[in-house]
Amino acid sequence: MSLQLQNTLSGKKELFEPVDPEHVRIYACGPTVYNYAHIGNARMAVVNDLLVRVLKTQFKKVTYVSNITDIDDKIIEASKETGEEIYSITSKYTDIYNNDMSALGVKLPDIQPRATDHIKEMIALIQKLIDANKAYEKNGHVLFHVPSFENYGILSKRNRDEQIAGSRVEVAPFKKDPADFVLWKPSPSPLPGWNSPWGFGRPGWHLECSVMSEKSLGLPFDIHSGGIDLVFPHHENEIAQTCSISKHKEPKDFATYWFHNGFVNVEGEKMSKSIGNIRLVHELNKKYKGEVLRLTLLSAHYKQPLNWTEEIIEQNSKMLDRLYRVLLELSDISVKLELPTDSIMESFLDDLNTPKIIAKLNEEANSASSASKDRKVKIKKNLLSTGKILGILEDDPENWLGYSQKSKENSEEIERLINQRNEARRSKNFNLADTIRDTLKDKGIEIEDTDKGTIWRKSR
RNA sequence: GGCUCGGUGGCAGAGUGGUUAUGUAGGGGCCUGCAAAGCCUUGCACAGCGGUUCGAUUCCGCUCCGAGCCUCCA
Repeated sequence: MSLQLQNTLSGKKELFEPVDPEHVRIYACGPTVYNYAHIGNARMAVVNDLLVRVLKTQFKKVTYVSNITDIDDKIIEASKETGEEIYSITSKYTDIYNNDMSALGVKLPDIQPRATDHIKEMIALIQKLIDANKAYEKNGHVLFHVPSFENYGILSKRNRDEQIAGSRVEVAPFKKDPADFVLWKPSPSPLPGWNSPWGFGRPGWHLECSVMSEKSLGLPFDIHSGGIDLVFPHHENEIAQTCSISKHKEPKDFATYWFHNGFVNVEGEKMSKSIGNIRLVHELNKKYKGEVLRLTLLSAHYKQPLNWTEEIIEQNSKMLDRLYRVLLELSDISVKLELPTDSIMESFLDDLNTPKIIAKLNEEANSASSASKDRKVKIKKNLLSTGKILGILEDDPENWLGYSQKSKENSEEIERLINQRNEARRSKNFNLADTIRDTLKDKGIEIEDTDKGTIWRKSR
């Protein structure tokens, strides 16, 4: 049983064999920090977090690097709009990003490099590209000359002759070839910039990931990942930069596996500013528990598009509640966590088939109530160990379901009403009893008559 | 125009050359004074048309529909 991953490079599911079996290395292209992260950013973060967790079940040492891009035209624009200093914007949104992802159970990467800490290395790479005749300077810009790299298009499977040049973006007049992309561009005052052999300026997009991945992991490393939209042009251009000056001519000499997650749509439409349907994690976190959002993000296979709707959040929320109820039922059973059963591990290792894992989790849960003691131990172990990799079921079931709110709520008042209701029930005054139930319900308190007496929980 | 990926029950979503995916919602029932939770039970789902096959939702072809990308994007 070993890990298989869909490799964008080959378009096929491949057996995962690390370059160094003692040390798995993975780089995920992280966010540009100029705004709150949206649910699409979160999907990438959660999927890669899951991938790292799964890798850790198979390999002793895993190093996960995910960068912060903190110099970019979008940041400059945000600064112009708000009047806020660039550095203040980037440090603020870096923190917000990390906090918001943390709420989704995403662990910090082992290394989180920042672009602005690597300007020197970027300049050095540009110089090497110029020296190798792969890039040229024009009007204060340095451009990568795409026709000079024969493998261009190999990842995105694009034949340049068949594409419509500049179909969506105007071609700058100083480009030798319409596909040439910027490595360095001038930064007229007061824009942020650095001194370079080509004048005061700033790096183009793509460069930071070439530099930081090599610096933090060495080449070749195992997995280079990101959202599906990064395949072209971002990853293609990274490959061009990295693979045209070293002995690493092929993308697999840069990273062996190229791993991409699908898009998130919102209520059937593409998320976009113009439609105004961007779902920010920061806002979602206020409304839903992190595990609910995380499970919803994992409810479809990572490669598939995910249609983000209120309805699926609700469905996943109910599913989690039920799983927690099963755990509550099993709360007097103590277990020692191990890896999930082979059947579940197989699904993890089969290109992270999370929907199938979730189905198996539910099947386990289904058999809980009528199971023998031994079986219950196994069920609980399996639920918790699977949850641990998925990043769910890590809360205390009582707390999750709202039973242990005594210190936070006005419990004396609640207890008084419950006693009053029980009095009414004893005297068969069911009208009064039901009125009290409704009163409590209005306060968000659900009461349940059990054989151990009446208990209550906060229902929202 | 080019490239890529899809179309599965009300919704979400795996999977398979012949057997119940799973969840959620709905129907019926048990339990309950009423609830909640739980339990039992239930639904002619595989876009269309051809082909291969003893047999196709699964393989092949075509058609229709949808999504993404073609230098802003996760």
